[in-house]
Amino acid sequence: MILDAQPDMEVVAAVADGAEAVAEARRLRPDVCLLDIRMPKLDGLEVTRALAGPGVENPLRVVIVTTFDLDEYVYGALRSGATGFLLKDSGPTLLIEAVRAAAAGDALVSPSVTVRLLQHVAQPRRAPAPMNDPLTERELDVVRLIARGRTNQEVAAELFVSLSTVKTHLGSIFAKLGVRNRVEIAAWAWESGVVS
Amino acid sequence: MILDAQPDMEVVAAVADGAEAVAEARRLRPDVCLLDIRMPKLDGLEVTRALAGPGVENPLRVVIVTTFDLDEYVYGALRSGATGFLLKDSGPTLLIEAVRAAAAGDALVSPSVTVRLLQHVAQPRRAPAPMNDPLTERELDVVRLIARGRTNQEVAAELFVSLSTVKTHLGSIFAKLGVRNRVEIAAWAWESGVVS
DNA sequence: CTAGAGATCGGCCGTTCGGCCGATGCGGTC
DNA sequence: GACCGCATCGGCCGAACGGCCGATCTCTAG
Repeated sequence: MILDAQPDMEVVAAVADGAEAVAEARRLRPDVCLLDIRMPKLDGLEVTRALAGPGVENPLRVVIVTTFDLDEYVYGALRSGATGFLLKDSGPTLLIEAVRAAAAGDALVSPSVTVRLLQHVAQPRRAPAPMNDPLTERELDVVRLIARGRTNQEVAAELFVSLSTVKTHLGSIFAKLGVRNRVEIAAWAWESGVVS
Repeated sequence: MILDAQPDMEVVAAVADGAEAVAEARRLRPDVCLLDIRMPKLDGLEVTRALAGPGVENPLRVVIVTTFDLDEYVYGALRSGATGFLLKDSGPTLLIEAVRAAAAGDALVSPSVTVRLLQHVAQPRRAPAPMNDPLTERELDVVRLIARGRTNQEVAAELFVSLSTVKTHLGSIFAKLGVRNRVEIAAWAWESGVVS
C-alpha cells in the first residue's frame, strides 16, 4: 500500500515464499524486488543469489526487508548481491527511498545497520588484544608482510635482511601481541587495521 | 528551512566557516551538526575531527553534506568520525532522515555513496583467483577456524574429525582459492568477510 | 544402478615454522 | 664510559605444515 501510493511506483506482484519469488521475478523482471529473509522454501539470501548473485547475467535490484538485525544476515545479504538492507522499523519514508535508490542502481541501508558497517570500513587502529608494549616500526613491516601470506624467506628477501632476522622479529611480535603463530598475527593485523 | 519545518527539529545556529562551526558547536552542543566539506578557514573534515574524531571526550553527531562525491572525501569523513554522509542532490527526505538517524546514534549515507561502500565491504575481489569453484560448507568451517589462528590439530578437535581430514580439506581450499599457505587463507577470509 | 561429489580417514616425506641459545653493532640516555 | 633498546645475524632442533598417494562411506542425480 505504501509503495503503490507513490506516483512513480507500482507493485506488480506479491508472493508467499521464496520459490514463488524467484519464479515471478524472472517472469515479470521488476525494477526492484523486496525480499524478507525468513521465508518458506527458499530464504531471502538464496533468492537474492538466484536473482542478483555473482554470475547472474541480468541481475535484478534486490532490497532486503527484515526484522532481524543480525550481522550475519547483513553481510550475507550484501555478499549475495542485495542493493539495500532495511529493518522493518525503518518507517515508510526510508522504504520508499530505498526502492527509489535501488531502481537507480544505488543502495540504501538502514541507519542502525550502516553505523556498524562504517565501523568496519573506517575503524581507526585499536588493538583487540591489550597491548602494553607497542611494536617497533620494523616489526610492523614484518607484520604487514606476514599478514599478506608471505613466508619468512619471502619477508627476508623483501626487507633485504636474513632469515634469522625475520625470525627474531617474529619472536618479539609473538611476545608483544601474546599470540602463538603467524596466522594470529595476521588476524590481529586485519582487526586492528594495520592491513586492509 | 527544511529542517526547521520538522516538528521534532530546531536549527539552533548557522555559521559561515569551519572555525565558527567548531566554536558554536562547542558552545551550543547541538544533537546533530551538518557540515559542508569545502569551507573557509577549516574544512569539514578537520571540523569533524575536532568535534567527533577519535579521542574526543563527548563527541557530537556530525553529518557531512556536500556536492563532491569523491571516495577520498567519503572515507576521510567516516574515518574522521562522521555519522552520516549526504550528497546535496539527495532531496529533503533523506536530509531529514539523516538528521533523525544521527540524533539516534545511527548513520545514513547517500545511496549512491553506499553502493560503493558495499563493494568494499562485501565484494570478495581476488584478481588471481576469482573463485570459479565455491567452497563447501565444511571447507568454510575450516577456513573460519584457520583464519582465527587455530592449528590443524585444534581445528580437528573443534570439528570432531581427524587431523588427516583437516589436511585434506586444506588441500582443497588451497586449490580452490589459488593460495599457497594458511595465512593467505586467513587474508582471503578477512577480505571476503567470511570472518569479521 | 551407476556415476559423481563430498566428507572421512591413513601414511610418507620434505619444507617451514617457532623456540632457544648466543653474538655483534648502533644510537640514544644517565 | 656504562647501560639499554633496537636491528642485525648464526646454529640447533622438535613440531607443525603442506604435497602426494590411496582408501571407504554416504548422498544425490541421471
